[in-house]
Formats: sequence, C-alpha cells, structure tokens
Amino acid sequence: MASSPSPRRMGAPDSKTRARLLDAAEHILLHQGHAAVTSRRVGAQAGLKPQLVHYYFRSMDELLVEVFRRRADERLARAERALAEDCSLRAIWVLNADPRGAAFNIEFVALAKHNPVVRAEVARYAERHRATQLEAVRRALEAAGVSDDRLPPVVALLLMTGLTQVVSLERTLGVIAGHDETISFVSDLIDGLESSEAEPGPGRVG
Amino acid sequence: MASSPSPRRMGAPDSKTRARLLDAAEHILLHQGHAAVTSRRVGAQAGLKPQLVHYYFRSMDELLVEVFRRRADERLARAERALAEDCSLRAIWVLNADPRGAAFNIEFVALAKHNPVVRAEVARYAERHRATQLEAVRRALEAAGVSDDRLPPVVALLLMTGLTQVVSLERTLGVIAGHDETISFVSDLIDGLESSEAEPGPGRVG
DNA sequence: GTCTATACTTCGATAGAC
DNA sequence: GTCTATCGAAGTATAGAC
Repeated sequence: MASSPSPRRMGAPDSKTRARLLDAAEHILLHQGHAAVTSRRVGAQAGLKPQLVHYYFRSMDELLVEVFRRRADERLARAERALAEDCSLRAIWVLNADPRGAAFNIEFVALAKHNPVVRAEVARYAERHRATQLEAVRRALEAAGVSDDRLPPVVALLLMTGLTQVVSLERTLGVIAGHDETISFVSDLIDGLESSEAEPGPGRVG
Repeated sequence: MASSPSPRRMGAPDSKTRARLLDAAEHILLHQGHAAVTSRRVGAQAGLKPQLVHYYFRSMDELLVEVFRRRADERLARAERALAEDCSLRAIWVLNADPRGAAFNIEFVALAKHNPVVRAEVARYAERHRATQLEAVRRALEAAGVSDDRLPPVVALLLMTGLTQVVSLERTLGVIAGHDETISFVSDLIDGLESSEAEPGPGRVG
C-alpha cells in the first residue's frame, strides 16, 4: 500500500549527495543568513545543479528544517552524554558557554518567528534541551548543598542560559564591554559553591 | 559646492510619505521578518507604488537602517529619561522586562550578523544603551549598600539583560517553562535588596 | 541519480512623462 | 512628488531526457 501522496520523485534520505546539500545549506546559513539559503546558492556551494535541491527536498522550508534537525539532534545527544557522566554546575556552565551553535540559534530563532514548521521544531528541541539541563542543575545544586529556597534550579539555569546567550549575541556585534569580568565572576561563583560543600567532589575544581 | 554624489533624485527626510513607508516597513519587519521587507510589499502595505521606496531611500538596506534608527533613538531617549528620575534597580528591571522591542531586536540582530551597515548601527545603539543602564545600576547598588565585590554592576546588568532576553525569545517560540517562577524570584530579590536600604542583609546573590 | 530546458514569479533599480 | 514602463537578475519549482 502507501501510494505516493507526493507526485514527485524524491531522493533517498541516506544519500551522499543529500548530505552534501545539507552541508552547503548550513554553510550559507551561518555565513550569509537564512535569507541567503536559496536553491541556486546551495547548489553552487555544493558544486551541484540547483535542481537537485528540489529532488532531495520538497521545499526550501523542508531543507532548512532538516539542517536544523541534524545539528540539533547532535548537540542534544552530546549534552545528554556529557551530563550523564558529570552533572556538576561547572559542567553545565561549560556546556552553555560553548560558543558553537550561538550563530546557529540566532538564525533559527529569527526564522522560527515567521515559519510555523521551523518554530515547532525549534520549540521541541528547546524544551528537551531545557529538561535535560534542568535535571542536571537540580542534582548539582543538591550536591552543593544549595536549597531550593536559596536558589531554585530553574532560576539558576535561566540566568546561566540568558547570560551566555546575551554574551554570544553581543560578541557577534562586536560589543564585548564587561563580558570577561562577568564571565569570571559567575565562573568563580560556581567554583565557590562546588568546592565548599559536603559532597566529595572527584572532579577538579579551581 | 556639494554637487550631487548620487545621480538620482531623493525625497525630503521630513516627508509625510517617507514616514508612511517607514511605518509600513516596520510593520512587515515585525510580522513577517526582515527578509519580507521588499520594495513591492512595503509599497503595498503603505498603499503606495513600490517605486516610491527607491525615491525616498537609496537602497533597501538604507530603508532598514532608518527603520532601526528611528525606533532605537526613541527607546534610548525614553530609557535615559526614565533612569534620570529613578535609577533604582526596580526601575532598571522594569525597563528591561518591557517586552516591546524584543521582536524588533531579534530581527535586527539576525540582520546585523550579515549586514555591516546595520551591524554598525545596532552596535552603536547597544553600547549607548548599555552605558546608560550601567551607570544607573552602579548608583542603585551603591544606594542599596551592595559593594562591588559582592556584585559588580556590570554583572548585575548582564544577568538582568540576559534573563529578560532569553525569556522574551523563548516566549516567541511558545516555550514558557519556568519563566514566571524565575521572574518573580529575581523581582523579589530586587525588592529585598532595595527595601533593606544600605544594610548588608542576609540576602546573598547566588 | 543527474542532467537540460523551461514556466512563472518576484526582486531591486532606473528612465522619463506628468 | 508620483506616475507608467521597463530592464536584468534571481527566486521556486516541474517535466522529461539520459
């Protein structure tokens, strides 16, 4: 069964060419913005004919969603792996401070605002990422002996996320005033919390 | 002297029509994103012929920069006025938590990443806005008796800015988990700092 | 799986009449 | 100050040969 709902032919999802097109689209997205991701430019970047874009993707929207999904899944998996073996505040902080993906996020959030398909995908990813990190923060604060009254996990996480995002965002504009001072202050704060408390921290601190 | 460096005619900067075009461009920017700001659509939105866009603006880039500048100057002036008469932490917090302009910022930051002219303008505005707020935070913390060692003004400001930005940003995606709790926590923290004026209370940040 | 060829739309921008 | 007319480039997408 499963008669074709789409009248057009489509390339296999595991195709080598398809991956090249995704790479090319991602490259253009990061270097020229999402508005520059056109079939012609993607084709040129990949060294292929632009028509192949339409052979592997139903539309440009679908191409963009696939670009997002591929990298987002990868990053989510990496975060889950990292936090599974070390869910200290420092590990979470390092994960958030990782600048890779900041440019990526800006493009896709801007795109998501006006594109329902992309928005659904970005929201889904954001929620899973948040849940993963929140559980790690909760355990890290518990281990450090910080009660929920003093600092609820979700507050700590949103402050961390907000800070690292605004810093990344301003860096792309060339605005860096106060960044280093703030980053080291928070970093020291985290070290202070985790070095002084009950749990025998196996990892290095300081 | 001053022979025309541009071969083309240009409309007056104080023209009523020019203002209508700026309004139309801003409307499209907010509702459909910066990629949708084309001369044809702006003309249609304003109820005018698209060619008028080129009569009043040298290029679409110039139109976008003018859209930004107009609103940014307005917001900057409002912030300076508000903080001149009340530079309490609460006033700064309210100013940051104002959701108006969040969508505006996302579009222009995304645009600035790949457009040098827009980037220069956005960076200039961001730096002035930062300086204005930083001075207010410095005085507010001093008045509240919080020493620079405990909480440097720039750290407080970046944390506040980051938090409000990430909350606004996630709201546009429909992700709101933990927002209310975090907002009230920080809000209470601010109230606590400013009600116990100049007495180093037990409320330690972090 | 990749190609040529093409239909159709929209884009920024300009020239010149009124 | 606004109009008609128009150019060339670039956009998405499809059909059909190889």
